[in-house]
Amino acid sequence: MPRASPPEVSRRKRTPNRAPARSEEDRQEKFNRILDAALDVFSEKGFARTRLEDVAVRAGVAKGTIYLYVPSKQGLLEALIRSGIGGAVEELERHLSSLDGSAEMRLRALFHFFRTEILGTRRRNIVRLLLVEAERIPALADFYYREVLTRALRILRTIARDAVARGEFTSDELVRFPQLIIAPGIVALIWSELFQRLEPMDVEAMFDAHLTLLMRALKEDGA
Amino acid sequence: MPRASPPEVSRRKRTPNRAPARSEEDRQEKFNRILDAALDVFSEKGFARTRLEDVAVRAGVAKGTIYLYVPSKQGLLEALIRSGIGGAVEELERHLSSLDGSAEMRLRALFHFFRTEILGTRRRNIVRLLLVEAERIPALADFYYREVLTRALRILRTIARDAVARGEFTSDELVRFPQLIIAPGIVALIWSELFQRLEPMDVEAMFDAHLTLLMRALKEDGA
Amino acid sequence: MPRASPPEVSRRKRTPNRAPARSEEDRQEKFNRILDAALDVFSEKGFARTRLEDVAVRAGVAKGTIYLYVPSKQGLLEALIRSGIGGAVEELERHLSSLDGSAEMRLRALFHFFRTEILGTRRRNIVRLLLVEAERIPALADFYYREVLTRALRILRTIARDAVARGEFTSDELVRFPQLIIAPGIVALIWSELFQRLEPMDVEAMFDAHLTLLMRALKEDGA
Amino acid sequence: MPRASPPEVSRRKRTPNRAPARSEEDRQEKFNRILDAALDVFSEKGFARTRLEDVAVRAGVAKGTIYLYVPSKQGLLEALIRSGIGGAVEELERHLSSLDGSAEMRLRALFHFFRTEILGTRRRNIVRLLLVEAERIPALADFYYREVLTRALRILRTIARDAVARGEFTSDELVRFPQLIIAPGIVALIWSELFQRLEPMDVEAMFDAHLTLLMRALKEDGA
DNA sequence: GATGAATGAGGATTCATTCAT
DNA sequence: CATGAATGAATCCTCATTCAT
Repeated sequence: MPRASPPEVSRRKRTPNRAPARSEEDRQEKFNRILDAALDVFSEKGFARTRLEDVAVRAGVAKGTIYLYVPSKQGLLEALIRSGIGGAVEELERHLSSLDGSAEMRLRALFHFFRTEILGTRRRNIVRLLLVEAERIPALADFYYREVLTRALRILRTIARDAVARGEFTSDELVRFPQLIIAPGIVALIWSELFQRLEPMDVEAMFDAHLTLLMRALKEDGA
Repeated sequence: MPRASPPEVSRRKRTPNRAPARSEEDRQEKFNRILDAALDVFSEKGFARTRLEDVAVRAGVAKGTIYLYVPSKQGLLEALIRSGIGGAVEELERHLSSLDGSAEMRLRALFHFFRTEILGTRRRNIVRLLLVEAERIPALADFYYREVLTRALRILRTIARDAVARGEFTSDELVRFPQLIIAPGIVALIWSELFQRLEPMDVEAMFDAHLTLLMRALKEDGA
Repeated sequence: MPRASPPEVSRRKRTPNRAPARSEEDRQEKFNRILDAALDVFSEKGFARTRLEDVAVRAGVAKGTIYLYVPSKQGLLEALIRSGIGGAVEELERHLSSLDGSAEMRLRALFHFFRTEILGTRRRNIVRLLLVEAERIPALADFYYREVLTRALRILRTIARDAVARGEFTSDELVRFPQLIIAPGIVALIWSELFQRLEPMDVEAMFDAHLTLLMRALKEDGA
Repeated sequence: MPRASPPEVSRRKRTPNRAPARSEEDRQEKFNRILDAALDVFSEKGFARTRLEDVAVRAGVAKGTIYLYVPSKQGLLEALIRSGIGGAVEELERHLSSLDGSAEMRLRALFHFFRTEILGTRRRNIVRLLLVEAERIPALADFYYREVLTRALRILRTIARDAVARGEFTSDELVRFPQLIIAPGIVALIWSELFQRLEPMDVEAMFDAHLTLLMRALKEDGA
C-alpha cells in the first residue's frame, strides 16, 4: 500500500516547542504569567474587547497554551478573579484579627489595608473587572458574593458589633449596614479608574474624613 | 425623561401634502424609541454583547434606520447616556434649589430623589452602563465628569458649605469630600445590580442610617 | 459632548454591497447558487474538509451571506440534501404510477430512471454525501429514512406485490425484501465514486443482467 | 484478526538485562492496542472528527507514542484498514477453497462468512470507514481495489465460472457481474449502520431470499 | 522509547456597517 | 427617508504535530 497520498489533508507546519513545563512549579509559574497578562489586557480593554491572542503574546506563550490552563475566555476571567481576590480577604482577616485595639484603630487599619493592598495594586483592576463583568456572569457574582462580600461584611460587622458591645459605639447603624463603612472605598476605586486623570482625589484624606465623621457620630463624646 | 434630539441628518424637501405637519416630532419620537430600545438592550447585555439588530427590532425600525440618527454603535451609546443623564442633574438642581430648609432636609430630599428618580427608574441602568463603559471610552468619562459629576458635586458641596456657614454643621468634611455624601448611593446602585437577588438590601433604611450618622457627626449636639 | 472618540473600537471597513435580492425569485435563485456550490465542494472534499469560504467563493457570495439562508454548516448540508432528494422520489412516484405495464417493464423503467436521473446527475453526489454523513447526523438519517427510503421501498414493494397478485411473479421474495431490487443500484453508485477510474463498469449491462436474473427467477417459465 | 506490524522506527540498542526478551512482541501488542482504539474512535466519530488524543487515551498510551508507529493521522487510518481487511480476504480465500461443493453451497458459505466475519464484527466498521473515506484518499481506494476488491471479485467470479463450466449454472450473468452476488451484502452493511435503529432488518432472511432467487434463476429447473 | 506540554494554522460564526432598492 | 440583504473583518477555539525532557 502506498504510504500517505501527500497533500489530501493539508500538512500543517509546526514550530518547535518552547521547553514544556514539566514540574508543578513550572506549571504554576507559567499560569501566573498568563494570569498577569490577562489582568493587564482585561483591565485595559475590558473582557469583550480583549483578544486572547493579545493575552498570549503578553504572556509569551502561544494562543493554544492558554487552553491548557483554562477552558475558555470566560474561564480565564474567572480564574483571574478567583486567584486575585481569594487571598485578599484571608489576608485581611488575618491582619485584622491580629489587632485587638479599639474599633477606631481597626477601621484605620482596614482603610490602610484597602489603600495599600487593593487601591495601590493590581487588585484594584481585578475588583473593577469584577464590578464590570459580574452582571453578565452570574457565576462570578455568586463567587464574589460568597467568597468576598459575605466574609468582608462579616469582618466589618464584627468590628461594629464588638464596639457596640463594649460601649465604644453608642448605636448600631454600622452593625445593620456595614456597607456604610466601605462605601467611600468603592467610590475611591471607581474614581481612580475613571476620573483620576481629570481631577485627582486625595484618597487618604477622604478616608480620614470619613473615619472622623464615623467616630464622631458613634463615640460617646464624638472624640 | 427628556430625550436628546437626533442629529439633523438632512433636510427633507417635503411634498407639502404628503406628510402631515408633525414630521419633526415623528423624527424625535422615533429617535426616542430607538434610545429606549438601546437602553433596554445595553442594560441587559452590556455594550459589547448588544447587537444593533436587537435594538432595531425592539424599536420597531430597521437596522439601517439607526444610522440615520447616530453614526455608529458607540455613538448610540453616547447619545443614550447624554439623553438619559443630562436631564437628571437639571431636575435635581431645580428640585433642591426650590427647598430652602436645613441641610438635613435637603439631604433627605436628595436621597429621596436618588431613590425614586434614579434607583427606581431606567436611569439606574444608564448610570450603571456609564460606570461600566466609561473606562474604555474616554469621551464618555469626560462627558460624565463635565456634565454630571462636577455639577452634582457642586450641589452637594453647596449644601455642605451653606450648612457650615450658617452653623448647622460644625466641621467641613463634606465640603472637602462631598463624595462621602453620595457614596452609599453608589453602593446601593451596584448592590442592586449584582447582589439584590442574593441578598436584598433595604436601601431606604441604609440611607436613613447614613444620614443619621452624618447628622450626628456634624450637628452641634449630634441630634 | 465630543463625538465618537475615534479608534477605541476598531473601525471596520466595509465593501460596497452587491445588489441585494429583493424579490422572492432573486432570493431563491441566490440560494440555489449557494446549494449548487455547496454540492460541488461537499462532493469534492466531504463535509468536514469543506470550508464555507470555498462554498461562498464558488457561489459568488460572501461568507456571511450563506448564513442568511442556513443557520450553520450542517444546516447547509441538510438543506442541500433536502432540496436535492425530495423532488426525486416524487418524480419517481409520478413516473412509475404513469406506467401500468408488467412489473418487468416498470422495473426496467425504474432502472432507467436510476441511471439517468440519479447516477447521471448531481443527485448521485447527494446520495453519496448522505450515505457518508448520515451516520454522524441522525437527523439526516431520519429525514432520509422518512422522506426517501420508506417511500422508495413502498414503490418497489407495490410493484412486487402487484406482480404477485396478478400471477406475474411466482413468489414473494421481493415483497419481503424490496432492497434486493435496488441493491445493484447502490453498488453502482459506490463503484462509480470510488473505482470507476480504476475499472470502468458498464452499469447498464449490469442492470440488465440483474433484471434478467430476477425475471427468470420469478416468472413462471423463467422467460 | 491478525494485525499489521508497526513500521520499524528504529532498532533499539537494548541493555540486555534491562528489558526482558519480549520487546518485539510488546511493540506489536502496543501497536495492536492503538489500532483497536483507532478503529473504535474512527468508527464512532468518523475520520475528521476523531482526535488522536482520544485514540491515545483509549489505547492507554500518550499522544506522541502514536507517531512512533505511524507518520500521521491519515497514516493511522491506512494502517488500520490495511491490517483489518487484508486478513479477511485471505481467510475467505482459504475458507472457500477448502469447500468443493456446489456453487450454491459455496455461496451459502460465503454469505455466512460475510454475516459472521464482517457484519458481526468490527470489520464492519472498517469496511464502512473505507467506503466513507476512500473517496478523499485515492491511495486508500487504490489499496482497497487492489488488495480486496479484485481478489474478492475473483473468488466470486471463479465460483460462478466453475458453476457454469460444470453445468450447474445455465447462464453467465454472475461471471460477468460478480458484484450482483455481493450487492445485498453492501446494502445490509449500510442499512445496519444507518437504519437499523429505525427499522431492523433480518439480514439472514434477506440473504436467503437473495440466494433463492439467484439459484432459481441460474439452475436448470430453478430448484 | 515515551511522554504530554506547547505550538499555531485553520475555520465556523458573528455582527457593525453599507448601500441598492 | 427606510429598509434589510450583503459584506468580510474579527476572533474564539480545536487539534495534528513536534520535541524537550
